[in-house]
Amino acid sequence: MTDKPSSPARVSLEDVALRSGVSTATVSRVLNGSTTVRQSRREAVEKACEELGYVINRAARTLASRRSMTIGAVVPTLATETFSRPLATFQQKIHQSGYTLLLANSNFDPDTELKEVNKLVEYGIDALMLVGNSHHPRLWQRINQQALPCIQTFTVDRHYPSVGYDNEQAAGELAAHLLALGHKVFGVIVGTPPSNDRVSDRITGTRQALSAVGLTLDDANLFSRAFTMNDARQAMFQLLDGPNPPTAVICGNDLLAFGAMRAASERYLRIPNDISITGFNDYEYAEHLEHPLTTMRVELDKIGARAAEYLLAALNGEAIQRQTLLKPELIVRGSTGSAPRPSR
Amino acid sequence: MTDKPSSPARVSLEDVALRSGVSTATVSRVLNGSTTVRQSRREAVEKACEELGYVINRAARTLASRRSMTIGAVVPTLATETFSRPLATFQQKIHQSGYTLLLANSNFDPDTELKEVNKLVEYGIDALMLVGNSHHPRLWQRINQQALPCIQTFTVDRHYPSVGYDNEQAAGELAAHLLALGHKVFGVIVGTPPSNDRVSDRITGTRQALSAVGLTLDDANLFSRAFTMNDARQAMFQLLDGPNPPTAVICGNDLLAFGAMRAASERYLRIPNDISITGFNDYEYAEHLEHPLTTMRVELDKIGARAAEYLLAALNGEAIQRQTLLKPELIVRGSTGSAPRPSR
DNA sequence: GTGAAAGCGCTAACAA
DNA sequence: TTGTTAGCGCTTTCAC
Repeated sequence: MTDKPSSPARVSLEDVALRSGVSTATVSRVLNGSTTVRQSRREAVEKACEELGYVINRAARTLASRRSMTIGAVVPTLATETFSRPLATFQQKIHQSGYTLLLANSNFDPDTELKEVNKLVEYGIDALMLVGNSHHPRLWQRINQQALPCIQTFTVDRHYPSVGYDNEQAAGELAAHLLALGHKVFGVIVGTPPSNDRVSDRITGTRQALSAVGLTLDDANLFSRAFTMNDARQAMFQLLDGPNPPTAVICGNDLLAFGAMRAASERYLRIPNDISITGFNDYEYAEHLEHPLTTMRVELDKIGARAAEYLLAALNGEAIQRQTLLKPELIVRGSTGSAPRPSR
Repeated sequence: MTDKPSSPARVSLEDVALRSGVSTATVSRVLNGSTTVRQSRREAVEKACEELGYVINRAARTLASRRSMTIGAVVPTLATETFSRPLATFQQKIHQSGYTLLLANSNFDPDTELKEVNKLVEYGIDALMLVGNSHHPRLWQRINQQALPCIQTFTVDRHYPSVGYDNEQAAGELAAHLLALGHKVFGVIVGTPPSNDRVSDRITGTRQALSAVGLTLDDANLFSRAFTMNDARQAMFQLLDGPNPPTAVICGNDLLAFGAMRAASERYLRIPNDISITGFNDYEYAEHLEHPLTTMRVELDKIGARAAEYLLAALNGEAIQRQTLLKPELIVRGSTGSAPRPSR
């Protein structure tokens, strides 16, 4: 309809130069903290910036300098501590080195992940953080084409830089704990498609531990689309109503375990007398639940810190170890106990 | 040390033009979905893009078009559903209109908030979402200087666009519920400095409800720096050990209420017989806690949706209502009950 | 130390 | 329908 109410033409670097009586080159030098500018001029420039309310235009800077000073990260979701916590650390670390975080979600979908990475590349990110090692086939192609420093988190990968732990081994430890308690029938509730590398590794680890003692995991006892607490609760009901109700249920994270425990309680099952349930990650509330949760403690902050460390080193051309292996710790609490007598 | 291993000069729009035998203008038209390009040329351009692995340079586009197609948001933290949930909706909505979210955290600090907003402006955001209405004095100055469409969330504000609810009234309702149950001594555990507008409104609301019946809130019973579950737990211990132990404790959100309940249980207090505890927001797990939580349900998704709606309309120059008032709903569950007899 | 000037890769008149 | 061309606001040689 009408014209914008005289939006006062945005202040540019040239305006600052004019006002402070120096060249644009000198203003640029001051802005970038060059030490070769005479004190008096520096102050004049700073004064002019202040008076004019100057805000640098990063698009122009990025275009001219061919560095954006941003780092991209694509995580499945922020709706869980699993990713929000390491990301907070990551963000803080890169911030200290003057970088800004550009964040995107994949929703556990490789196609979406690829799209988001492409977008981040469009924005000119200088480096990239990913989760897991199972991506769209064209993802690494793009990253390599752009010669983009990149690290994968929550995984170990022989080919590409990574920081994480061995999901297979972690799952094995958890299964071993339950097997030692005499459990024979297992259930699994996880929150990502089995195509997901971390989850499939965990399932493999569980299966291996079982088969080592002559047991198997019934496919009917494997639920893999539970994201919320309530999803897990419903999955648990299905397990309990299924053909082969388990006495031990392994959940993908502590929130899912919380939901599973609720379902068990609603069915008047006693924890851990009638049923044992395990989580993963050791969220803050895990020890405070009605039935304190047996879980694997993962150093979430360290994942974020190490990822940042690696990328910053890579950006500076410093040599740094490409793979970092963390070791989760089994925390045994009240949600697991001896298998019930095979009464009925 | 050594040169970068021949990073293959980034493919530019000009490369695409050369390869497909058209001008850069035509390539740009194709990229921007102009309908005035002959089909054959369009296809040639698309083919060339594909073959060359072309990725647009958004810095250049932003500089030339003077629109970044990004929208900024500054929230206190992502570590709580309170902000991560509306943000997810917000993100989704603006995405549908072709905008990208640029996200920043303020950590509840106005200075940090101002810094982050400045940075977002540097990135050339086309619009901005904020939380609350108590900001650094220079914040609105900057926003207005840039003529930036902006909306405040979780608050109602007569002067600026906003979407939220009346914190004072919500707190009043909660207090009224507890007063009706006969409680006389109150405690408050919140997670933001009292300088915070939402929190101070809530405290005001609580105090008003109390004074209306001749009661007061003991300053010693007000804790305002509890962010994590454990913080709330410690705060609760202090309340219980303090000079004026409350029979009703009002918590800033459901997580804090969870922590407070734990502390009460650890002191062998029965909920709600010995002590009543309330939350805020009605997180998914609130009804599933050992003591199902009495809380205020807030339409978190709607906050994000409406914020997006407003900004998109503003960007299109459409007229749209500037203020939106939501109405939280009191959800009464098992964590609150009649005040204990004044026995001891 | 400082300035002049040539781009960075794209969009948007304007002309054809 | 398409091409030419002049910037967008900054950084960065290269002289001085």
